[in-house]
Amino acid sequence: MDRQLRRTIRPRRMRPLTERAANQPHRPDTDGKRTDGKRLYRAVDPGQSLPALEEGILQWWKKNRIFEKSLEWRRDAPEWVFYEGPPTANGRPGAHHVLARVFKDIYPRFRTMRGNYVFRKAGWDCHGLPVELEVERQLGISRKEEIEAYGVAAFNELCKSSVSRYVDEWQRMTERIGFWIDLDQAYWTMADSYIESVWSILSELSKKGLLFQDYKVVPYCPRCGTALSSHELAMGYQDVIDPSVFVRFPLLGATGEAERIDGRPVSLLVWTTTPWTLISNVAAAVGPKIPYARVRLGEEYLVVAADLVDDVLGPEATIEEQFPGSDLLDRNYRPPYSFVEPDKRAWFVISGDFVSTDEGTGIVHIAPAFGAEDMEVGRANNLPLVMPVDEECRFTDDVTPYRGTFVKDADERIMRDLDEAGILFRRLPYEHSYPFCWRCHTPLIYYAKSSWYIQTTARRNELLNANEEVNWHPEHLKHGRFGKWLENNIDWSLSRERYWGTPLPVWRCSNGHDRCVGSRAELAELAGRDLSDLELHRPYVDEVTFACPECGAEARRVTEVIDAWFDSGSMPFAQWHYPFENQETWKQRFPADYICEAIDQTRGWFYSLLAISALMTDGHTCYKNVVCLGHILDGEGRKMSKHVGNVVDPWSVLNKQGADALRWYLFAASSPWFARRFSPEHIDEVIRKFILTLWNTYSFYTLYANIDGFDPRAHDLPVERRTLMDRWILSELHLLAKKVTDGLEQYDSFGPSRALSDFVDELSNWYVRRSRRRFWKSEEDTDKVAAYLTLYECLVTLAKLLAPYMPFMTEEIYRNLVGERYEDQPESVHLCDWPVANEAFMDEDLSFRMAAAQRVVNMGRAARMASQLKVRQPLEVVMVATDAKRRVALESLADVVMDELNVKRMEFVDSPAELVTYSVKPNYRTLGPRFGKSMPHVTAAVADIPALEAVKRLEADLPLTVTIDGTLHDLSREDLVVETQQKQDFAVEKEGDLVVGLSTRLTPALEVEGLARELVHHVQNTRKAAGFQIEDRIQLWVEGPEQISSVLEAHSEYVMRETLAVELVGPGSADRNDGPVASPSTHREDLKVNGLPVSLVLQRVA
RNA sequence: GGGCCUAUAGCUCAGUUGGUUAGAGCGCAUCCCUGAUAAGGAUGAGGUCGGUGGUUCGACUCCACUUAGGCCCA
Repeated sequence: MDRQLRRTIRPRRMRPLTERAANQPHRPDTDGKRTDGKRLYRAVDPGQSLPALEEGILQWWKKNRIFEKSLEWRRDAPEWVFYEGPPTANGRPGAHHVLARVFKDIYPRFRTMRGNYVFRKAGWDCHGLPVELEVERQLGISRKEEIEAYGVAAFNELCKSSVSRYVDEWQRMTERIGFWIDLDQAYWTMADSYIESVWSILSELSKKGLLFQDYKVVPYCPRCGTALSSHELAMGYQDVIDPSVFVRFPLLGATGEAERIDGRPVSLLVWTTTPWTLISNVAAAVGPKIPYARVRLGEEYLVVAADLVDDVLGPEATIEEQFPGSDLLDRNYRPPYSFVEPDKRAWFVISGDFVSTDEGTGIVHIAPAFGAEDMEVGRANNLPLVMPVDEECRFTDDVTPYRGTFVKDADERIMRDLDEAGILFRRLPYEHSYPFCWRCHTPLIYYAKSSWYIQTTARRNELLNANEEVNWHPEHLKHGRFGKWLENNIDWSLSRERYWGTPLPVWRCSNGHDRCVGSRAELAELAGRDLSDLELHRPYVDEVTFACPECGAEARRVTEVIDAWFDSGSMPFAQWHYPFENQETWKQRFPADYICEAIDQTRGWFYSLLAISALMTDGHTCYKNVVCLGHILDGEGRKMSKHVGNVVDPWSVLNKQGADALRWYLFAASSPWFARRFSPEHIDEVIRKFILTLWNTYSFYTLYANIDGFDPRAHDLPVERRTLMDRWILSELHLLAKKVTDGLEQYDSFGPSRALSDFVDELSNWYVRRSRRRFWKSEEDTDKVAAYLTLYECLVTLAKLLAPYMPFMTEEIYRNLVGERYEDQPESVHLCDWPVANEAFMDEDLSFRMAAAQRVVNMGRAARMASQLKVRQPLEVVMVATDAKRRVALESLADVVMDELNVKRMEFVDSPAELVTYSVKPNYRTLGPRFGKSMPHVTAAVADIPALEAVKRLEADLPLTVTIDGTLHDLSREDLVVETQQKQDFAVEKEGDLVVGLSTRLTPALEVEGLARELVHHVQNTRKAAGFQIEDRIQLWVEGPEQISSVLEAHSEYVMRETLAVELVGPGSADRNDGPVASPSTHREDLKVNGLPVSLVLQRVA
């Protein structure tokens, strides 16, 4: 080889893959034209950046109004109704918000393709304390007086703009993840029309007698100055350690003097975890049937529940007498405090059903103003309400020593004072979960307040009935968490003493006549003036007054606004401004077929929606199906929250990995109702394992179809005329379509996703890999057409089946393969009818056959592996021992099996024994102790048993009988060790009843053929290294020793065909005048082929 | 204290009405293949299926109890 040539063939390095433009722009509208006029597919870049592709699709959707078209397309189709649960746009959206939003997307997309009209109206939740808090922070204030000083009108204006602050960001996220929802027609719960609908609902409920005002003990946030609803309460429990105290209530005798027995005082022992409420004590409750004991401890008597004597008073206490709680009823005692003079009889023992002996002393301190049960028994026993606490939960001036102190902060001093007064028996720290304000984390105080309620308890059966109409996913919620919640339903605490919310539309006159106003028109009529420009917020509605229709006194609106959950729960009505407008629309779109939120909405939106619709419709649901998602946790399994700072910014994923990957992960990673961990690594995995596999398969098709100028429309090849492999993958495709359809119809995204990823794997790593040669051969025959058509059909159907999951990539695949090519086909995959699974294509027998072939191939590979024989080395025969059914299966796919295993023949044998020999040896561990010195005889006897026969008996679990020293002995399975040896010249794998043996003997002919393959392999690598195109023809020169010459003599045609060589020149040619001419298109490689020195020279043919 | 859910390989998770030898991916180790190649394949190590007891011919699966974690309620 001359030196000049050597210089020219310095191998050109491929550009490292990492240098490929990761953000290469995507140009979906570039069309390729072949010179012969046939239309090409757009070239598919195997290194395509997914986010860039998605951005391109987004623009195309927008430009071509695809979402709008998908709605127009189904305008007259049966409706499938979706309700959007309005997000509170009061903060940045996190990755966990994406979860709910993609689940809100997938089923509407699916239903649209299936043939439904799915109108999707977005919504935003605008009212509520969180918004006020944000504005308070902004203004640097924290008290209601400060808000009033600032001015309610101005304050609410700030609230209004605060709501819209994050809406843009939410909209951007919503669009980017491909959530198709009509953002332009979104409902806003702060809109006057929305508020008016809520008013009309409240007015309806009021007419049904379900709206009432009452004093109730409510969880109250002293900082926010308002009561919390039960669902808000649920959000703020924390485990805390509070002081708990045991306090003496000395019993009084008939004369009012302290009772003494034997000169010793007698006291009730009372336990509480809220020492500050002792100031408001008015009674002590006992269980009338619970046994109590008078116990002597030192120089006093104490009364506690008999069961608790030991726990509370310890072993030194001696029980003096026992009696039922009823004996204590009506006894007077001396209270710990008497700052407030009660207006009714107080400080005596009453009966309480709720008294238990689980903890405490069995005697319960009663302060009606500060406990729900206390309030109840207080009413029942006509107890006074002692309430020495103001709106900020500070003691009033009545309580001289502690006045102005926040009640919980007074605990310590109260306990000290009690101790000094000799009333405190003991104090202990007590760990329990205590509610805190879910927004400001102030400990809540149970506090008697006047508050407005909806009497849901009166309609509990309607709620339960409505729940029966709902399909819950997962199902257990229906009668589990949600059903149980309904059964234990309590009245809906509706009012909030705040500013930014739907004003409670109740006007009250000085004589206490109430009027619940149900519309703007009604209010205008009452007020006798035009109110069409009135904003239905505070302070404007507060300024409207009218003469009470009953008594003529001036009626003013009560000051409260309502729970924001009532707003969002009213959306089935209020989003349409029903009943003032859109009555038909409302009727048509009630109830919803589908809603979806995360589990935290059980007591939130799921409840408020159901409660309002059940009350409004006498017991019917407004949603038929609900998907309830689990929480997203961080990589360590902790809940994502702003406080921990472990919230994943969705944009970090969307910009780097893309929306399809994120969506696929959320749909396919595990059951959506389980909490699951989330980290970017998980997304990378689905990209590698699933998304890129699909992309590569698609890229493979376009690459070869473009080389061949293949047009699926130019061919019509019925399935019966295609190969077994084609019929198999088509069968799998239709089975897949059925599985996906059935799954999505049942709101299961997860099951179908597994089937989809299994299919993509089979398509890529079996069908395409097995069929590669068919695409790549030069003649265009039926076989090749069948392969193209089959792969094309698989890709197009797959794009449709995956469209609801991964709307972007499927759009790209569909557009390139179909949408951009054929005028008569929909332009977008999302405008395609859902694929119908055709039973005629499904062939379970074919699935069985292919599975059998795949199994034999895997076992054959394992056998090769074990005997260190490369797959490139052809072998003579694969022997298979199996049953008749599998034998037929394998015979029909013999070519596949033989090709995969690179063998010349496949043969079948009747018995595994023809492939393996057995030997049976005694197990010394078990037989040794049994036979002792006779073991050599045992060994001899075992050796005499025909091994095959022994194995058959042992496998049937029958004992072997041997004669040892003249006596018969049974040997069990454990007594013998069975070993198998593969027959000489065979590598054998055994799995159950299937045995596969590969002949391992190499003939000279096989060795030469192996070498030929090896040579081809190296030529291919050289082609690739030289940067030749797949279809480039070459001239090939080979230099090497004798063996190479004989390879080229025997297999030149094969080598040329495989390497696309138009000319092959063997060893010695380089010195002759037909040797290669140095040029830029010439490449040389010096290497070892099976240890032989070989030089290759390749030259591209123009 | 009550309700619901979860517990399977080092990690993330499957496991259909109880039925041969409990699977996959990632990671690790060894190797193979490669003109679809940021791939692909094979093999191996790694499991008392949280624990105990029960029902059954047979239990990861059903039942009871129990432990741990999560969520919700009080």
